[in-house]
Amino acid sequence: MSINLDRRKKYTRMVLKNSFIQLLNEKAFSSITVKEICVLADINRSTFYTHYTDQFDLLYQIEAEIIEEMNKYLNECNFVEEEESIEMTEKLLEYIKNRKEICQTLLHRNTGTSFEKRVMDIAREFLLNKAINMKTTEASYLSTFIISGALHVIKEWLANDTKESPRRIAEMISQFTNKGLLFMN
Amino acid sequence: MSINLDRRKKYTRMVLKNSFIQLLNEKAFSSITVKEICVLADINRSTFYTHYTDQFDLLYQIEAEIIEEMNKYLNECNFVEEEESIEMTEKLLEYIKNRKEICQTLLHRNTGTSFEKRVMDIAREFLLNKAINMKTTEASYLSTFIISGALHVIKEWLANDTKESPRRIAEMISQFTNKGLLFMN
DNA sequence: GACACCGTGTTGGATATTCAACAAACAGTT
DNA sequence: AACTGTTTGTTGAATATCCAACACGGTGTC
Repeated sequence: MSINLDRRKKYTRMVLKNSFIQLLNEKAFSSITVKEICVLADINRSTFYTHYTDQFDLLYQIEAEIIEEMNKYLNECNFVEEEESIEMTEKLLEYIKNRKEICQTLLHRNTGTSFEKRVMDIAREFLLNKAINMKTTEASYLSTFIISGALHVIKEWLANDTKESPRRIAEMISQFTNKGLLFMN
Repeated sequence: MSINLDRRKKYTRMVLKNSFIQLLNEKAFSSITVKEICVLADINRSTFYTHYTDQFDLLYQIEAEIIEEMNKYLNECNFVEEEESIEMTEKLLEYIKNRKEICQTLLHRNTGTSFEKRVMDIAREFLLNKAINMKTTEASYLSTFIISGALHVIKEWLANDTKESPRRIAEMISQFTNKGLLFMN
């Protein structure tokens, strides 16, 4: 998205995205029509097609934007040491909290969305990259185990309206990671 | 405002009006520039001039719309008897409550705004027309006394975020009108 | 199968808005 | 008075969006 985008285009995309997200909160993706997106957004349907191919395209672009933003946000940190893992987790959670509505919507969808996978990839890259040697099969499964667990913790956190602080959740995830059930003792 | 107004025009006018009202809440009318209205509204300045002549025109149109809506709202009631005064007052207060933000802004301005006078005219017409014989000088002063008092009650009510119900305020105004200080006994 | 309705993808012309630029007026500073 | 910065009112060309319409496909009803 160019920095010099005409403000009309910006507005149009914004309202189409927001309307689509609102509808996603109310009904299944497969039952959402281009027409109702445009009615809700108060945008002419032909204009929709100058920006997006269809609902899949719209969804994909929304997801891509969030992923790009997330990456950017996380790349703004210059962490150096291994104990930075908890800080990175916190940072990721801050981002998610800031965009909690769209993140909840996208992570909550009941299809095998690529968004969930993309978030897991980011988490894997930023949170575990320096903590686990990825060269063994076990390590690969372990990282999947950990990231999947973390993701579902995040989903629950979102469902609880991000009541706990990002730091608190980051600490919990870190301890679950390091101690597993030993954490309960 | 035609029923078939192009949606782009509708949007443009809406954001210009809302931005102007927001600025009115923050600073004096005389210090508000066309430029900052447009910046806040994210609308090109030349577009402002296709809709409005200047800030005065914008203000005037906003006021005219509110007055027209108010009249319409009040004309939807078919009251028949003299005791309907209290119902009309309530109705007017309902309208004001529904549009409390803009009403408070416009009534709160520290210039001799025509809006205040126009609201007083409406109040005079709907609330007192059947209750006071307007043919004497004293009656004219009396109605001015009553309407002015009522209007300042309304302003105070708005400043208290319309905490009391329109009915409660309507009853109070009615009793102040009918009994003056006897109400305190 | 015929019909009605709905959403879709597309088209062409009209319209509203954008943008950059200009000249002028205004206000503040030296 | 000269200079600087800001806002204003305006202009013309480009652009984005609007609107109505069309043909088509899909669905449901009789």
